[in-house]
Amino acid sequence: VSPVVALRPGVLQDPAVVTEIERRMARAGLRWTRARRTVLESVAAAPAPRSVPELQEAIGRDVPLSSLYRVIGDLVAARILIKLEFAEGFARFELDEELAAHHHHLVCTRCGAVADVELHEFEGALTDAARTVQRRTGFAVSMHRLDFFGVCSTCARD
Amino acid sequence: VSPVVALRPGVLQDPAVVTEIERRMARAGLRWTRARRTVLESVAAAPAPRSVPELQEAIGRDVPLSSLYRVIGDLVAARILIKLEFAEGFARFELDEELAAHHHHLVCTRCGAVADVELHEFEGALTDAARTVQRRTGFAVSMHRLDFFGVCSTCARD
DNA sequence: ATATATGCAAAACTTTTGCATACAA
DNA sequence: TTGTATGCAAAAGTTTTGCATATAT
Repeated sequence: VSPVVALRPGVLQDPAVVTEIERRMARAGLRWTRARRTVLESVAAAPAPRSVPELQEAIGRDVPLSSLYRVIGDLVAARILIKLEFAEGFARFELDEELAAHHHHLVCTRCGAVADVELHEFEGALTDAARTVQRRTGFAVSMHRLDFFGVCSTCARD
Repeated sequence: VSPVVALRPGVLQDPAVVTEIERRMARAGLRWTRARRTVLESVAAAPAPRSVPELQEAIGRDVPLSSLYRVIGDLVAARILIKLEFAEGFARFELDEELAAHHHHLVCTRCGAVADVELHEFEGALTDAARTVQRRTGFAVSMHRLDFFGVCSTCARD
């Protein structure tokens, strides 16, 4: 899929975001290392959730696989990254929504690519839905995820 | 999570559903075997998506692991089951939405349980959102998924 | 100086596959 | 009867972990 909507291209240039990341690192007792900075920059630069092999490819052998997994795990635990799965058999990772922007995913069932979209005009309805769930079932909703599946424009052309 | 909403408890008792399943089996060139019937009944009886270990547990050693995976794979390919992942590191499976009913998921971040909910009153908004995506990005949406994350009522009690 | 992070190698877990046999149509 | 499905064993892919060394604070 072509990156339909690139979300906050330079989040890591935004001092407020960097400050909040540092706050979360500190709260989790994590040190600010080269490997963590590299991984974070790589995830933040991507227009859509990244898989471990994709990050490995982007980063190079600087960060070996096991360290990559460990770094990612730490960043997820610190609530800086979020782990996603799209029934591909492996996980993808993106910046936590409070650090980036709330958005949804377009998953192409033909080529497997994942892109991001923002749908501001529907967030109200989604919030209402969450409240309804909570009232009706007692389940305390803290966040939601809306993904669309279909065929991306690139695949449709062929 | 307590099964918040049990969807069509006896789908496999509904002759129309059974007929449609048989149609899809035939279309995919699949034979009606004991293993497939067993797996299908087990998935259909569950109030929420099931993992392979859960199915193994429910079914017993009648169907060995490799066959279980193969049966599930065949049923997914025949569009009778759908494969889902909730960032748990493994897949879950449920009846295809055309065979059951369109619904959404409640994922407890405390205990990991998954429950189903129907939200009829919001389907219109979701359909509108899908149309908006399509118009704005060229991505041809064929289905959507809405999951809620939070704490189930059981976990909240403790 | 000291506790945390990394790198390497080995392992764990989920899922897939090759091949001989059993079974559905 | 004939091709498909199953069972077993082995393998592949993804992710985790033990332990010695390197590094951030």
